[in-house]
Formats: sequence, structure tokens, C-alpha cells
Amino acid sequence: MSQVSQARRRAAQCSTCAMRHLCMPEGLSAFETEKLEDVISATRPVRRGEALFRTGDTFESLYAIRSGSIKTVVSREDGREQVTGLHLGGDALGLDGIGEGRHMSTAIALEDSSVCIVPYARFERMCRETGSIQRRLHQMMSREIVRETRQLTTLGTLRADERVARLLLDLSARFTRRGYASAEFTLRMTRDDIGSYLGITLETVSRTLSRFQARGLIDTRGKFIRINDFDALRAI
Amino acid sequence: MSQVSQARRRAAQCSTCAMRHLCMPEGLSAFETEKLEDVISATRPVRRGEALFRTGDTFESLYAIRSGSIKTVVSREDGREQVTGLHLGGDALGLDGIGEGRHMSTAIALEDSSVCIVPYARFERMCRETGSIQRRLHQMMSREIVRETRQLTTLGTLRADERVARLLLDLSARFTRRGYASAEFTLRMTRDDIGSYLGITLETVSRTLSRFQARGLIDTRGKFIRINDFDALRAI
DNA sequence: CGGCTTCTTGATCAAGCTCAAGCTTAGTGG
DNA sequence: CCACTAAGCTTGAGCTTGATCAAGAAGCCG
Repeated sequence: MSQVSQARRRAAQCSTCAMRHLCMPEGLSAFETEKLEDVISATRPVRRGEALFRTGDTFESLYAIRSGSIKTVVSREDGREQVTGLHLGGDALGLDGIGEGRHMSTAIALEDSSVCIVPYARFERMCRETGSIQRRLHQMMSREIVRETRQLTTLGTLRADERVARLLLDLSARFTRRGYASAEFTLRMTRDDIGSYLGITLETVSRTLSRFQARGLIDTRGKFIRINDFDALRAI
Repeated sequence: MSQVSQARRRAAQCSTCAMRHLCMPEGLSAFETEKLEDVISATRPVRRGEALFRTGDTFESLYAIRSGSIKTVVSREDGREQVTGLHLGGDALGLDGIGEGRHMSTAIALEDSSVCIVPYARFERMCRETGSIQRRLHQMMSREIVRETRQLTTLGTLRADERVARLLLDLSARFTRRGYASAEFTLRMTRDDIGSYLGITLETVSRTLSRFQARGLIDTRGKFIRINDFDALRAI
């Protein structure tokens, strides 16, 4: 079997990955779809706790999460660390490396995960050939910018309980979009990661969740969460 | 004079704009440069306090700041507002609109400013034709993502005085890159805007600046700032 | 089962917010 | 060009939110 058709077969498995999503909607020809699948050269497993890439690594590929979930973190010289992103199945990863040719963050799997590898040089060339794929890439990057802007407003204006509520609603919406139950999910991050992502301490996360539970807004047992009252969470 | 050559002449005036920066380095042919200048169709003045675009506006163009400075803000339903970006001469604006075809933030001039208008449809087409311009656009978007990630770490991990110090150093670096004095500049934002950008109150901004001055790190008189001790600011 | 990490909860404390008042600067109209 | 007014800035006092420190409970994995 040729290398190319092997790659194509692997890509075809990639049913939930962002690159697939990237090309599915609004009219790609069969020819275009085929080209896109050629460029998704391989998949790669990432174990829980393992890094997909690290700050400073040479940027070569974008990644799309096939399964699992991955956090991105930025560390400061003094050792303080901040979780800057939380990526689920279908999300793209690595866009921060395009600008300087090196990754500007570290991506760590929150559970055993699998990603599609999209060699950037070939992908960029393909964008030039196929307008609809180019448009997808630009949308993807723009949406990442908007997502971060939204996170900026979370960290800039919200109180602790508002931050936690927004995270829960956010995750719920994202799981829903992926076809999972909207009211029940398992947080893969630790309280520490959640706190870092929200700019609060792990104790405050824990206390806030307890308070939400006491008020009947959610049920929580460790990492498992059930949302009972969406409206009340939105109203916080 | 033909419309095209008029546009070209206007673009040629655009000596400091991002699109020019976008195309200057590493080898564009004269032909490519000419094409780029064709696509920069016009410039537009924006008065202090006036909006270049607003949340919800249909996205049609990117903008590059020719002169002046512009803040981007996001408003929440309850009226709370957050400054999410601070853009100086040469910076691009409007990337957040690509994803959904509508602007996701409001851009307001901090002083009388002027921007280059880059109609996006034509620009995207040109990216497809010219790889070096495409690469520039991708770099620009990626760097915006990295910039926001950095701002996330500011809001997520730093104390108030660290935030103010980082802003001052950041502005200094950006002015330096633009060929201005690195130690002296005039803040165009009000204390309120600065506070919103940094996720603190205007009173805390004012107090922090006063404390820096008392310690001899800076001189400040209203919006004018002189940095006396870069190392001390970095060490905060 | 034992040793680890993670989570919860309590008590205390301080950074930064709020409210308030006076001052300075900049913009406007006579 | 000056006077007036509104916007912006500074500083103080007191209070609140969430951080810190601490200790024990609960999961989780080898």
C-alpha cells in the first residue's frame, strides 16, 4: 500500500477532528476533500499528562483533537503557570506557533488523547490552491481570537462565582455542540487547573462549586458535574 | 486619473500602516507590492471617541492604523465594559470579524486617527495568489493570538502593580519598535480605560502610578509618562 | 493496602474595591 | 482668549472578596 493511500486511510478515521469539520460544510468538491485528506498525514496518541508540544519547540504542524482533551499552559520565568486554553475533540491546536515559527505555549493532555497531525507547510500551500479551505483556516484563527477575547472579559470583569458559572455553561455548550449530553459531563481538569484557567485559586473553585451545589444549581461529585438549573447559573 | 491609480497613490501615503509592514520584509517582488497597494483601497479618518466599527457590524474590511491609536472594547449585556486591546500605528484591526462575518468587538479611537481600509474579500483572494502575503496574514493572526494569550496571563496571575508595570514596559517596547523614544510617551487612554484593560479599578491604577513615582521608578504627569528605572519595573 | 494526589472546609488576613471628596485638566462657548 | 463646566485624576477611609495557611477527608493507582 502506498504511503499516500495509507495517510488517506488514517485521515478517514479522523471522523471528529477539526480538519474534517474544517472541510465538511458548504461545498468542497470530492477532489478538494481528497486533497485535504492527503495533507492530514498521520495521527498521534498523547498520554494523560504528556506534552503534545512545548513552548519553544519548532513549529511544524497544526493539530486537531480526534479524541480526548488538552490544556494549553504558559509558564513564566518565576515558575508561575497559567492555563490559557481548554481544548476538546474537534478543536485545533498550535495556531500560536505560526507567527514566530516556534510554539508559544505548552499543550498537555488532560486524559489519554489522540490528535491529527497537519503539516503546516503543505497545509498552507493547499490553502492557496483551494479557497474554501483557506477560508476555513482564517475562520478558525479568527474564532480563536474571539475565544481568547471572551476569556479576557472573564478574567477582567467577573467575580469568582461568575467565572465558575461561565465555565460550566461554556463546557455544557461545547459538549452539546459535539453531541454529548448538555447537562452532565466530567471535568478532566483538576481544581488547580480550573482555578488557573479562571484566574482564581483552587480553594475558591472548590468552595464555589460547593456553594452551587448547596443552592441546588448543580450536582458535583469529584470531577463529575450535573447542571440542574441553567437559568440560575446564567443569572449569577 | 483612474480609480486604480488614485487608490495606489493613497496607499503609497500609507507609510506606517500594517499592510505596508505586512509586505515590506523578506522579498516581495515589485509586482507583488503593486498588487498589495491596489487592494488597500482607501484611508479613513477616525475622530477621537468615534467608532471605526461596532460589535455586530457586518465585517467587510480589515484596517491598519496609519496614525493614532485605537482601543477595542467588548460590552456585556449588563453594561459592564472591558477594554480588550490597545492598538498603535501599524497594528491591524478587525481580525475578530473574519470568523462570523460580523465584528465581535467595538473599536474606538483614543485620539484623532487614520486607518487604511483593506477590503477583505479582495485581500483574501490576493493571499491565494501570493504566498508571501498569505504568510504575512497568517503571522499577523497568530501573533494576535499570542498577544491575547499574554494578556490572559497578565489578568490571570499578576498583582495590580505587576500589571501596571507590564503595561508600561509593553508600551515602551512597542513605541521603541516604532522608532519613538522608549522611556517617554503619552498614554492616550484614561485611567479608567487602563484599569479596564488590566482588570483593576481606575483608583488602583492611579495609586499604583503614584507609588511608582514616589519610588522614583517613573515620572508621571497626567497622561505623560517617563520611565526612569526599567530594571526595577521588570523586577516588580 | 498504603502512599500519593486531589479535594474540601475552616480561620485569618490583605489586596484591591467602593464610596466620597477635593483637585486638575481639557474642551466649549461667549 | 478667558471663564466655565465637565471630564478625568488623586487620595483617603472603610469594607469585601478572595488569597493564604492549615488540616483532614476522599479518591486513585501501583
